[in-house]
Amino acid sequence: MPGRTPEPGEDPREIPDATIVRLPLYHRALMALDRAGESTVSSEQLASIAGVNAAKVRKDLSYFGSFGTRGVGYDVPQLLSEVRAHLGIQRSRNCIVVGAGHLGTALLTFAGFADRGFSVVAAVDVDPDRVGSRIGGIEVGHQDDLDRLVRENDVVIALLSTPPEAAQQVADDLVAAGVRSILNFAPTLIEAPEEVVVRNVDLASELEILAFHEGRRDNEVAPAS
Amino acid sequence: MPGRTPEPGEDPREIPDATIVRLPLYHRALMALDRAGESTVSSEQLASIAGVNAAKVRKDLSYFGSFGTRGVGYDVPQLLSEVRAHLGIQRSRNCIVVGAGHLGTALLTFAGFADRGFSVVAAVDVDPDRVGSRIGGIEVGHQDDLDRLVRENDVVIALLSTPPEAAQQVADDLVAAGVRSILNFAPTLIEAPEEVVVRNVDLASELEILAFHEGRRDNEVAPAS
DNA sequence: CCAACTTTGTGAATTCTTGCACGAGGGCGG
DNA sequence: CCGCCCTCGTGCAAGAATTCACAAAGTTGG
Repeated sequence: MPGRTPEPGEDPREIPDATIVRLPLYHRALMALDRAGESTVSSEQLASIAGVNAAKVRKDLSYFGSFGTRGVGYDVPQLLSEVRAHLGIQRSRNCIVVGAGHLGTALLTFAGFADRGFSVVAAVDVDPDRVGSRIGGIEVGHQDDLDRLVRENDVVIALLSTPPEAAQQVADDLVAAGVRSILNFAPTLIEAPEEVVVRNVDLASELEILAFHEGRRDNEVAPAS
Repeated sequence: MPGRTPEPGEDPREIPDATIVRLPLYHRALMALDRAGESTVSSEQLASIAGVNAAKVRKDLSYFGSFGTRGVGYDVPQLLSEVRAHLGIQRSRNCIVVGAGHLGTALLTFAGFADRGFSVVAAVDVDPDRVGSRIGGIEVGHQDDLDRLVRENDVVIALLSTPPEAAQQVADDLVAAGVRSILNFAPTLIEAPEEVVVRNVDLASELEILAFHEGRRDNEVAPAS
């Protein structure tokens, strides 16, 4: 979906999109194993922790070389570091939260980002009641300071949690400020230049997908008259 | 991923997974068109609003029959109703929020669910400070009342926003109470019987996927020593 | 040092998804 | 009423992703 440029000789080993979305699962699983003091893990174990199957794990990991030892499995710290390297999170990446409503607040106070290689360093909003307040240790700036905050803090990723009406304008501002990746929580399509990667998280859409499966169980789908 | 039972003659028209995840996009787009008073829409227009291509739109919609008129396009209200029917949200579905932290609060106050066919009717937490408070018009109950709240309110979908350590236990309780779909925000795998559909939204994972693409631009990936 | 055992890495087969390209059908202007 | 034009619906081919299944490679116990 994020139109990869299909350069002919781009990289020795081209990692498929489907694999990329699974890397975070492996990352999570490996962190848990490492914390538990496990020094090696087999593809079978890793698969069961990540919730996928073993063949897929091996194929996925094979895209960045051979790191397993046959008969034993993978070295946990080494594989962890390898996965981190490929995810580009060896050093932490700075993020900004745009829109400090309830969702923005949740994002600002979410404890789980630091471990995973992200650091929320700034936030902005337009509401005067929110601007100036501190949420999760971050002072909420005004929307107008977005450009400055992005540049001063070396922000590369934005978490966009504004109402949908404001999303496109905010996205444009973010791109102009130099942000290169946007995680969009607003339930609307946002346009951005090709080199900016946008991912969408639409909570209502997720629920609808669940509802689809519910519907399948309830009954035969009753088509609209 | 939610292992569809591959029954031989299960249903007249089997809708592919890839299509299912796009239905919510069409739903969103059609609601916008309907609100704007558009009475018809072509696959081309719909595609551009939803952010996909026209051929895909036509193929996707064709899975539930022929509703377009050649030369004109699709009738917006009719198609909207058709999409709703297939998504199983003709009548609203009741949801419970489990874990009323910042994220749970965001979910409880999120305005966008009602339109899309969902109604959050209950919430629970374990923290005595939160139990009894009202958030977004819902009174937060105690975790121990989960079973009762689910049954009394005819809840079929749960939004799981507890810390990861508690997630599996909560999921078990939800399943025991009769919940059939879980949207899991906790960054951990949760196990559930096959007939219960679980979808995962891991915010850190989403960021990691963005970081992957960042990394690709920064430089050549530097493999771990 | 050898044999038995374990687990990786990967070709090949299969299944799923996408996208093209075009025929079929329906509206609309003349 | 006829012919042109537009857009759907879909067969087919190309491309991805998944899964299988097995040889290769390393470990461990005797």
